[in-house]
Amino acid sequence: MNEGQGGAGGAARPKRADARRNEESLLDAAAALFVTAGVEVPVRDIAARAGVGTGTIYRHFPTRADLIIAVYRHQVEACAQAGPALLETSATPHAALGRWINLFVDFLVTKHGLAVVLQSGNTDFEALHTYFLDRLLPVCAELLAAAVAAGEIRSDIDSYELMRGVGNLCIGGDNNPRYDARRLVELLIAGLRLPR
Amino acid sequence: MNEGQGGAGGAARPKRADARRNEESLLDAAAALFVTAGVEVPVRDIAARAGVGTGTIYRHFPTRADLIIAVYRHQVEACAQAGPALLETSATPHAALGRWINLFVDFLVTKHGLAVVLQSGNTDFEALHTYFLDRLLPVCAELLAAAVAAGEIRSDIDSYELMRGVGNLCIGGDNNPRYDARRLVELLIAGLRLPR
DNA sequence: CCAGTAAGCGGAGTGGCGTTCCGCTATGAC
DNA sequence: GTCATAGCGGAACGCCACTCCGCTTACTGG
Repeated sequence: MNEGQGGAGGAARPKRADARRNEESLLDAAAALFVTAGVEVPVRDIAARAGVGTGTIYRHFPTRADLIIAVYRHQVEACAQAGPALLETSATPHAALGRWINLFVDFLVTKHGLAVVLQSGNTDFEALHTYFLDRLLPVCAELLAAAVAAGEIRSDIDSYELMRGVGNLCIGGDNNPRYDARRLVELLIAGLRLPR
Repeated sequence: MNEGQGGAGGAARPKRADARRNEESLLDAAAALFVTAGVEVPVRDIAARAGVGTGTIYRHFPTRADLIIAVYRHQVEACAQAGPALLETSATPHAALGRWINLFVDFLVTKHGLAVVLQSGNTDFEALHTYFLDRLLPVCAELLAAAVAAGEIRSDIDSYELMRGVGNLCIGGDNNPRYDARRLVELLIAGLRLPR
């Protein structure tokens, strides 16, 4: 991880100091604006707040997806790592699944507009979609498999489908007192339980 | 229904023949393009296919929401009217609810991009959102209430929340063999059932 | 400390899209 | 046939993402 100088082949030079500084500024600016104006805030605004030109933002983050990934990487990573831990510390696999999904939902609903952009099938954000899937799908699959193995839930549900469904339910949850994504996700997870 | 000449007050003149013709063409063009290119197809394209200028489209349908509503009004109406009928012909209220939700889901998933636009909290589409809610929420509420009264489902779920949840689950269901909105909605509805 | 070099910068420019506006045209009344 | 006007079309404008290239600035070797 953290190539820094480009590990493969060993050739590449370290990045120039101003370049590193700008990248940092851009991440800070983006993080701040994502909170107040949502992840679809105009590129110009991000560049302006970071005190750089619009060209610079594209050099560091070719697509908006790249920028979003960079901003949220730590949190996604943390969520992914929480999976196995929850499986060990929870009473049952189904409980662990529920708690892990809650983490994911908490993350999504607090990121203004992220859920929309993550799910729309929008090709511009394919990289974002892929990143989330690569990182979180295996974790979800593991929890799901454990719950199935324990005989707690039905076995005909796919982890991809579940993640997409949960993501979708998180859309539009901010600033709407009448819509509580958490409650609906709970319902969905409850629906997984084997009928008896 | 069908004002035609503007019933209230009785004053207004009938619309000119070319205006009626253009409105018709626009509806046809929009309906066709919505299928192939989604409901967010560029306004210019719709105008072009209808053989009119872009100004004309705005005169007949001031916002995109108005156009979408006009295109799908019949189908939404039919869905709304199916509610009470299902309640009578189904074995239980919960079954009726499930079948009605299925109708709604079938409608949404076959309309490329409609679910996205319906839910995003996007202010441009407020009229669309409102229309769907006005028309379908009472129906949903009735079915929900009947199922609660019959003691089949939990009573802490709001019809608004349910409709939004179902709508959200329908996002991105087209052209994706790995994501079946119907199955997830089924799960959600199953989650409504009282545990026992 | 001083060139020389190229990595990196910025913002003007391009193109797509929604939306408005207004001079012109076709319609329907008389 | 004439006229008032509802209605038309598309040029024009503003907003935004994204590209491109002349200029600036950080690092390198002497």
